[in-house]
Amino acid sequence: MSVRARERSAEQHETAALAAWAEHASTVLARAGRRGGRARHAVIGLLAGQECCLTATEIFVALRSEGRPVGLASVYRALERLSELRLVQRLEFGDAARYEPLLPSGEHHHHVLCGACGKVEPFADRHLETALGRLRRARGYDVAAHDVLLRGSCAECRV
Amino acid sequence: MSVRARERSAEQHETAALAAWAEHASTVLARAGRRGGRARHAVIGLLAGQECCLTATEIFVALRSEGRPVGLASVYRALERLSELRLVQRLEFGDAARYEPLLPSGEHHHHVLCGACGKVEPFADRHLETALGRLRRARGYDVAAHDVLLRGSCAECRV
DNA sequence: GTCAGTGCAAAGCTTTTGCAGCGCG
DNA sequence: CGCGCTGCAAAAGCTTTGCACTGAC
Repeated sequence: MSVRARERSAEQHETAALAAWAEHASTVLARAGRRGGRARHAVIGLLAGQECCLTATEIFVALRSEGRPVGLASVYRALERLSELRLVQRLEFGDAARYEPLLPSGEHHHHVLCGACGKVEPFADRHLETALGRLRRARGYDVAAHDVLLRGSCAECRV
Repeated sequence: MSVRARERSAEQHETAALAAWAEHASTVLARAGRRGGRARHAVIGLLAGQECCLTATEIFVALRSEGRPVGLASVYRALERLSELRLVQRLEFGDAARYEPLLPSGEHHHHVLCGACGKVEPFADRHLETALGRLRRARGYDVAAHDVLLRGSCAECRV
């Protein structure tokens, strides 16, 4: 299998996982006694089509431009509910918080941020996960999650 | 050497490094054509006595209660200047940004955050640094720095 | 019918900026 | 004695909250 084919396969796997996530999210919400709602449904739909994290404003603008008239406050409220139920991961870097689907499989990635253009991209690394896995009891804490952010300059900005 | 003695030794090493950092900071600032100023001097003095990161407001309150009448805006401006010259590290988690001295030796630590009480503590791990060191070219980026945050519950909150 | 969800507007926070005066070099 | 530094107050984001209304179950 070529590198390109392997990447394509990984992308398809990702897409399928996200579709499953949207369904999973609806189920968990219903089980938590939450009613369906236009805005929250729209947010879930948008996140399920997204490779990486988005800010609340980006979500708001994207939905508006798709012709879904949601309020910014509703986007924040939807993201808050989804975070509470561990359906989305809230990331804090830069000026605004970013949100992305949290897959029930535990499968996850971390992020690289370009200091010049502000672009954020995902990456995954097995060795890093192994090292993080050994830190479950660091400092006497019960470690439930970890965030890693690499800062640098992307290929385009470096030219 | 006992574990306790080794910890004490590490603390002394840390304290010495921070005293050296304060001096280093003054030198770098002077070399950059910056004049001395009451507020910035106070911020440097406070950070040099600090084990881990503080928010701008925490620094502001601490200095005021020490009888050093600084303005909050000056604290932010001092931290901005120090960040620009890579003398302090700005960390973004929780609601407010946190700042801590950036040692010229490159020696550094990461953080564990207790989701229940909001406490932040430093930790260092050799295996983690090794794994991060291998990611200097991740995704085609020139990686200049990395932040790691572990989230969990501390020993006291877990009881 | 009840009560969660929604949109808008207003409020709350952290952080930045404008401005006049101070004081370091 | 110029210009960087400072404090205060005002402004500028991002995020949350109050409120009346809508609509899902």
